[in-house]
Parts: sequence; C-alpha cells; structure tokens
Amino acid sequence: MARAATTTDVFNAIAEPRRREIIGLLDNGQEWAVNDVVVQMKLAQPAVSKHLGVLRKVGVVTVIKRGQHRLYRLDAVQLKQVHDWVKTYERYWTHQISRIKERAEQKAMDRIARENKQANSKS
Amino acid sequence: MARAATTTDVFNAIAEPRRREIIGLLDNGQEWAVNDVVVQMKLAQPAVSKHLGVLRKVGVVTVIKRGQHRLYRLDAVQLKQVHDWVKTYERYWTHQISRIKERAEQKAMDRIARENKQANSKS
DNA sequence: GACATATATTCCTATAAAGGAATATATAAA
DNA sequence: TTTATATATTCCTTTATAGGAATATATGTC
Repeated sequence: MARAATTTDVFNAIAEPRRREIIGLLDNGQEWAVNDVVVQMKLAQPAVSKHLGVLRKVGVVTVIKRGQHRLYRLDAVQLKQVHDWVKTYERYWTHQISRIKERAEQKAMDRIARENKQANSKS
Repeated sequence: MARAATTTDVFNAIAEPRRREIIGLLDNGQEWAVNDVVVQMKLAQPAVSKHLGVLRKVGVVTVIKRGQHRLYRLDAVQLKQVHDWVKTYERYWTHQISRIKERAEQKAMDRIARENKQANSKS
C-alpha cells in the first residue's frame, strides 16, 4: 500500500513544510490572492495553487472569487483535531509535577498496564 | 520532487494513522515488545517493526534490548514541536475572548497586514 | 548442535506525491 | 475583439512510501 493521500486528513496535509508555511502566512486574518502567496513563498504559481488546493480540501482554508482573483482565508479551526490529539501527551514535557506526583502517576500507569495485560490475555 | 521522507520530521511520522495508534498504545508508561504491539494492532510483525523504526528515527520512541526482545518506550517529548506549532492557532477555536477583544485583535491584524504589504512592495 | 522464538531487513508491487512545463480557463483591459 | 492577467489543470518525472512475502539475524531452549 502506498502512503495515504494528503487530502484525506489534516495530519497529512500539514506534514508538508511548505503548507505549514502557507498556513503561517495566512494567519494574519487577511484574504490572500494566490499571487500574494507566490511572491512570499519562493515557489511557482502552479505549485502554490496545488498546495492551496490540498489545504482547501481538508478545510484549513476557504476561497472566495473576486474578479479574476481567488481569495484564500485561513480557517484554522480544522487544526483543532491536531491540537486535541497532541495535547494528550502534554504531560510528557510539562515538568510542573513534583517527583512524588510523577512516581504516583507512574504507579497508576503501571497498574493500568497490568490490568490491560490481564484483560488482553483473557480475550 | 516526491513527498518528504517520513523519517525527516515528526510531522511526517505522525501523518500515518497507524503510527498515531501505536503512539497511543505506548502511552501507558510501559515498555512494549514488538509482538505486544503486533497483537494489539491488527498488523503483521514486519509492518509493525517498520512503523516502530520510523518512530524511533524521529525520536518519538526509544528501544532497549532485553534478551531476544526489543522493548519500545514512548518518548513523547518529541511531539512538543507539533504542539508548539499548532498552539499558535489555538485562538481560532477558543471563544473565550469577547467581541470587543475580537474586533481589537482583528484591527491589529489588519494593521500588521498593511505594514507587511508596504514592506513587501518596497522589496 | 538442533530447533524455536523474536525481530529486523530485503525485495516486490501499487500508489501517491511535489514540482516543472505546458496548457486551459476565466476575467479584466484596451 | 484582441490582449493581458490570474489561477487552475494536465502531463511528466523522480521519489517515497505501506504492506506482503520471504529471508536474515539474534537469542533462548532442549
């Protein structure tokens, strides 16, 4: 099997660094014509159109037509699912918990792990 | 040019749903032998070894050898860069700010946008 | 040493991508 | 209507998968 399509979900869409860069550009609350993005990124117009197309398909940007221009706007709410997923692991780099709490947490996790192991061996 | 390698950065590594699933499994603070993962995921052993290999290369998991087993452990600190990036856009789905603040923020963004436009047209 | 178990690696196939070049399409302008 | 501008789409090439099958490697057991 090949890799999943970039248009299947947001995780795939933001895996490409240039698309993250585009998202960063659009994060000024303004509408961006394709050519504005082309000028900022050092990238050819077709490439930019394609990247914007991917971002549109996963819903991270929206488009409206105005004259001959197509104006893209960031709709970053779609990034919430990424945030929600990664937030689960926040405790791994948040060191605000004391050693004692850490050890208690570790013990609790050990217990859960044992229970899971039991449950799995039963099935 | 083809897509960037999954081993180049964490964003690419977590673009694959099964790898996110594996990360979820290892999030119990325990060491996991490859076969434990194979049993949980409905996936063949070579496939699991490969996914774990990708995660190891980007630093999301660590390995130690014990006997004939290789024990994998989550080192989720590497996910912090994803969290940091996506956190930038948190305000898009956090509605705790008042209408007035929103409008003020929008105005500020408009101003920044204008300044950028000036700066760009100069160069 | 012979065999079993755990894991990684190699080879294969199908698929998807990223960007470049060329082209199509739509709208504005003269 | 002809021409210019803005953008999307198609075709092409190179590259990187993801998983399956087979094999290699390391360790444990008898």
